[in-house]
Amino acid sequence: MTTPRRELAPRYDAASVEPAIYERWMAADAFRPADEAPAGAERFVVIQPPPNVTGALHSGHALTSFVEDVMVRYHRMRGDDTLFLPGVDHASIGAQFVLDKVIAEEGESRASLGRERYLERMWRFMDETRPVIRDQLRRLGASLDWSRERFTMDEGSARAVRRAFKQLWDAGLVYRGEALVNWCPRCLTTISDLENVHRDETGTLWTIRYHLERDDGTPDPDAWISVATTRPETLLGDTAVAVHPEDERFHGLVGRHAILPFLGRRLPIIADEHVERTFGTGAVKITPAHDSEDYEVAQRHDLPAITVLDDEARINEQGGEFAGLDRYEARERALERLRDEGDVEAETPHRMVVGRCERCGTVVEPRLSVQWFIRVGPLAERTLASVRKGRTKILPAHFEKVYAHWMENIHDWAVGRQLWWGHRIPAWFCPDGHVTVADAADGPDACAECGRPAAELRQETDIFDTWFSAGLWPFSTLGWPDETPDMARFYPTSVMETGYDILFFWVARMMMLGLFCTGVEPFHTVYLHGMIRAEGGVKMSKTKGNSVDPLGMVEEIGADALRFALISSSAPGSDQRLTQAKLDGGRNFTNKLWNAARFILSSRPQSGAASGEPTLAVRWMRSRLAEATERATRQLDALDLGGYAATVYEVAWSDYCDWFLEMVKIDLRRAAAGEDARAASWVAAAEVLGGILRLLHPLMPFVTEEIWQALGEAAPSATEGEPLLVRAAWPRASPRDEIAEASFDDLSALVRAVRNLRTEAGTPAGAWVPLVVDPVGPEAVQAIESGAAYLEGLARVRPIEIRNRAEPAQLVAASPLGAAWLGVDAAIEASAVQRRGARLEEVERNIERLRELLGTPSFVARAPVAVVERERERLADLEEEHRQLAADPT
RNA sequence: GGGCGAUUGGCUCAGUUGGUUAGAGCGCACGGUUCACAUCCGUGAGGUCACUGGUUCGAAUCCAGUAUCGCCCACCA
Repeated sequence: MTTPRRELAPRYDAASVEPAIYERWMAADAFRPADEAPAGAERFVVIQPPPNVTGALHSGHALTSFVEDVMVRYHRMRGDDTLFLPGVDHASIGAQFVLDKVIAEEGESRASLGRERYLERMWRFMDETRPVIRDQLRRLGASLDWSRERFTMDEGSARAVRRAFKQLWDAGLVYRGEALVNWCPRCLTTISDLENVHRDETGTLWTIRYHLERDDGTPDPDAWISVATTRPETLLGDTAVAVHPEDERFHGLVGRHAILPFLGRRLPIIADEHVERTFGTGAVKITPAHDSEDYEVAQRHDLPAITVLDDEARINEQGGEFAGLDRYEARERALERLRDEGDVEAETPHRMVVGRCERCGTVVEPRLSVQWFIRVGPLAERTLASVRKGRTKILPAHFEKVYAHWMENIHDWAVGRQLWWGHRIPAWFCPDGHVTVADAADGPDACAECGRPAAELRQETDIFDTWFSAGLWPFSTLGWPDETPDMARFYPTSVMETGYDILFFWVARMMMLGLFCTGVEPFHTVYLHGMIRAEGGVKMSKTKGNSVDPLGMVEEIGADALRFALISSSAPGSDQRLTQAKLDGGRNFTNKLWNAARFILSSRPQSGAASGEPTLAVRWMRSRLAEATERATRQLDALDLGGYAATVYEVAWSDYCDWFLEMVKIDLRRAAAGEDARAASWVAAAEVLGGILRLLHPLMPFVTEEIWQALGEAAPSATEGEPLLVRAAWPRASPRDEIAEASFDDLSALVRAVRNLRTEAGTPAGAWVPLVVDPVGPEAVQAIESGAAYLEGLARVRPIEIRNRAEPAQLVAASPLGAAWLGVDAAIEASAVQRRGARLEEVERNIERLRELLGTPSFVARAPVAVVERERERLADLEEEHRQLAADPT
């Protein structure tokens, strides 16, 4: 044996070590699946949810990539045919929002650049931001196959988009029609219902008089119908006034007309069920072009819809004297005029729901326009069946209900966006109004209906909603629509991991489009992680300044520490608070591991053939490792990552460091054992460390890899000659050693009892004190004798005397091996005696309770035998403890 | 207006298909220069599991209701 060449630095330096390790993994091509799937291997495929190309990663992204990476690394170690595919999303509206701000600083704007130059600028911007994200993901440790990196705006995605749309068109699931859509007057585009976020706000409810029409067609100054509205400016687009059919207050009015202020339009007074009699005045102004509810009323009553607002929400030429005014200016102006006329009856503060653009916060304007729609009904039904039949599982399961409810009430999807950055809709109009949808890269040859040549066709200028290309992500990334080898080998994928906040935005669309395009569910499991909140439970946001920058944390405490902090307190679907204490916990654990490894590497015996019977410490530790392996495996298979983190934390810190290493130190110093035995203990300790590193690797890849390499040089058997941990095999659980565990449990209980006594007696921590144990039986004598060295070292007692208690001992503690007391003449502290008395009382209470329970016929008769048996044993143990504590020593 | 989730020691959270003595980390108290680690070690205090009722031999766990908080969905102008 030789001394290890590599020594671990006194302190783990994440910032300098981690990038180098990632490089090593990349150099070894460790994240790329083998050219061919290993025979008989299971498949595990995760397509990374593509972060927005323009954004920096936040803690949500960090959590996503950690959760995925833990799963992926585990399956890779299992030998599964594993793929973890990276990519970014072009985020059309989001990217334009960001770029607009960037170019504004350069004195430019969308208008000043024009579509073509704007898009060029966008591509350049992408080139700047993409490497940032790539680098950040590497710093987080995400083991992505970079050779397969994709982008939702690359040519592969473009082809998939065209093909998918063409297929939907051919299947009759695409239509173009006029409808009221959500319009953002600032972003100048349609947005989806989901991007229109509703909030309670306090506005004003105005009651306004519409004068009734007299026989001569003029407004009657003395007769009116009062309507309540929160948006007076929209009255310019009114085409009716509605009341409830059974509202007798208005009986004489239905069928008559009111005269619209300012414009003098005749408004029929109609009866419609949707009017709430108790709200406002019971009469509603109907503005079909600017209110979705009114639009439906208009449909029922065949009323015209008059658009009075332009793209930027200014009053258009339909607005008479108000034309050109912003909607809010127009509101004020109209109200002023109405007040002058005495036609504003009331204005009261009013709680109402306001829809705002998720991106920019502008109040969304319902707007009548011609749009592309996807008929999602049939698609939604199929995905409902998938989830109901369990072909796709959603974690946590209660989101399946949420998903189903949404799917059952889904509206057709307006997929067109009036933006520039994105996939242009592959539809062409011919001068005769025919529409041709084509999936060829260079468009159709001719009009599909009349055969006019391509040169006469004009392509739609609208682009697709970002979520359309994102909806194709699980298979467009694998080569669809071509039948590529990757498509055959990796599709359908395994787990789709993302935040529950985009269940509808994204997951639902992947499900619908995946089933439609490929005929199968794109993944078998949807794992929804929760949101990360700041210390007080509030949402993290940059503006509040309470967000944790994951890359900053990585720089400070290392990716592993951050991974541990986030994963250990994550459960699917539930939010977590990221606190400094958790981050410290992660850092401390990394440090602990590092130091345990340093100890192993520095404590190697210089000689010895490593042979002989394993010591109790070794046997026990191996058994603990076996148990942890079995449990961690089960937890990872069940996607219980928090549980897995707890398991490995406990075995590494509590079992390995706190108990095992302390015992191994004793083994390594025990001269009597001989050199070979000492060497054997050390090798065993190194091997167990190797096992722990394997278990920990998916969670903390960097620090474990770094230790692994040093460990491999010092103890090849610990790494089985595998130079890279990332490639090592996931451990198989060996059988437990029940005997060793039981012996250890007895011994450690005695150690604890003695430590307890020492503290109570106020024995100086470093002092060696005599111990006397009154054994419970011959086996106990045996156990104490064989464990004497451990007992001495762990409890710092010497000498140890085993004999029956002959004299009164106040400072006595019970243990499975027998009553123990310290041979100290030191004054017995009153508190210690009190403590023992309290324990004694507790024991007596429990004995009484158990006797009663076991004396209850219904319990003995109806409870399972095992439960009854366990209670009997528990009672016996308590009785023994009672005997030890209370025994009269005469 | 519907729906969902949460409520466990000071804080953050675990708690497997109900099994009797509810765990962990942090914090706290006390003691520690034991040759891996003070980013550490040892010992300890601290909880009638939000409330009420029910089912059961047995409930933090299952059922019903109540309260508080949070989230999602929804067309009362």
